[in-house]
Amino acid sequence: MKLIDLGAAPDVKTQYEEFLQQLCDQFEMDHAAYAGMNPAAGTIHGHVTYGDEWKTHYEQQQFQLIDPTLHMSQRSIAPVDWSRLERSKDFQHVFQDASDFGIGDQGMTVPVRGPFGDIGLLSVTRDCSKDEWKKVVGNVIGDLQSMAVHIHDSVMHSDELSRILYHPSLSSRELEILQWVAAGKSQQDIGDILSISHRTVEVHLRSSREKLCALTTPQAVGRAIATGLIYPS
Amino acid sequence: MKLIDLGAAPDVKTQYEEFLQQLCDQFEMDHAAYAGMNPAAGTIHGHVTYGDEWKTHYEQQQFQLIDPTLHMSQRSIAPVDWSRLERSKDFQHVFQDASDFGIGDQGMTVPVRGPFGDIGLLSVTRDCSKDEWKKVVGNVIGDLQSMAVHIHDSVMHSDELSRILYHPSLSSRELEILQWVAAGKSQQDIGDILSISHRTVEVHLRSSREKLCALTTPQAVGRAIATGLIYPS
DNA sequence: CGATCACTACGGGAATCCCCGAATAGTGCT
DNA sequence: AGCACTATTCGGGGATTCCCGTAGTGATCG
Repeated sequence: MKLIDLGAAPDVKTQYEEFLQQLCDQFEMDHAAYAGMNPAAGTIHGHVTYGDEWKTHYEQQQFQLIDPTLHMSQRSIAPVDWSRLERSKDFQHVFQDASDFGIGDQGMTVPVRGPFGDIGLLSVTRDCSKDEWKKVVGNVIGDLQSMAVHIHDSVMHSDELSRILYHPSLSSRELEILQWVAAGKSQQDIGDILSISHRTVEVHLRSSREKLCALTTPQAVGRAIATGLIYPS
Repeated sequence: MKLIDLGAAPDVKTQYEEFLQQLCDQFEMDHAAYAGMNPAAGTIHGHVTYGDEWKTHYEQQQFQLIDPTLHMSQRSIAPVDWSRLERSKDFQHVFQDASDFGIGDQGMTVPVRGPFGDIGLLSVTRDCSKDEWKKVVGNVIGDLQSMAVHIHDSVMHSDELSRILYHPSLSSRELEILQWVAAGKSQQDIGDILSISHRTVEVHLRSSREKLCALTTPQAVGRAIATGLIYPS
């Protein structure tokens, strides 16, 4: 299995899409799509082999907000076969439109996560019967997993600089206290743990809120976790 | 962190270790090991095919604190080949001892992450030459990736708290209110927005906290964002 | 059909958090 | 040295959140 060095590509965007196209050819898929979310930098990388019509329609309809394949795979560890998705209203909406644009309904999404809360989703589709799909997928599931990891690794490393630059600089004390807050401790508890006044704890918390541009502590914790500054517990 | 002793459930323990053993046989490896950490549930799961001598020595020496294979792969997206690890003092220490216990120095660790900050590390080793190792790994890297995902998925879903967190059932009102809280609104604000009493808002929040096993609202928001129930804003 | 449970809704009062002001110590720049 | 800036520490008091009790509605079940 050959892997293209995605980082060394002169035209990165084209290179990614060529990579996805080769992936389709190799694994007998109609289309492939990658969506990478980096909450730290507030960026989303998207690369697809779909036609421009579907891309435009998808964007105009804001399907990324309701797309069940994205929702479900964001919460899953294992790959998500689209046939197992709940037949919700959103599902009908997106898949009906996709079908109108000639996109087959057999597909799956492989989620990959990095250490900073970043998520990569590699989706592949093929227009065929259920039995044929099962057979094809069974043969390439492992390679797909590797491909997903490889793409996400590349994208995240190419975006590493922006991530670092975007990171707010919370002091060690602020991070320490925010981590305890996320762990469910009260300000008094934290003061006892760190052997300082609960008033001081509150000052650090206020400072953290300001740096994260958050109005409340829950919002600050949410942002800190989304950006990988602290870990959920 | 509580250490879950899967030995308490003989069938489960046997199941996982048998699985790892089969994995070794199938992929021509000497040993396989899985370590899974769920910071949310505060639990660690471990399964290995190593002999009892090495297991005991590893635990007594507290190698999990300095093991470079764990350290490096916790920060990586892609699999980490042990040959690329920095030759630090800790590396010498652990690998010298491992060698004394008859464990080959060719190996790699595949990291897998879930949406809740949980990490699974699947390591495999084989006593052979570098060239032979490269050849073997090249053939099975994709399948190893799938195996790692499969094990981590199984383990995380078998853990009670993890199961609760992975399959939360917040009511629509609870989600709605939690989303507003994550957006930095106060209970009074939310009450005004939804045209209900701020007391009622608090009840839904309390209910959300209970369902997410969170002690405080910031913790609940952190978990909800980490699980993708709501979105950071 | 009665019992039970989940969801939604409200209020009183205690506990906690948050805004204000204030002080000290370290760091970097002029 | 003087100045500006940040990190860290603390207390008072108002604002907010949290715990307890109560209650109506609808769904499920024996």
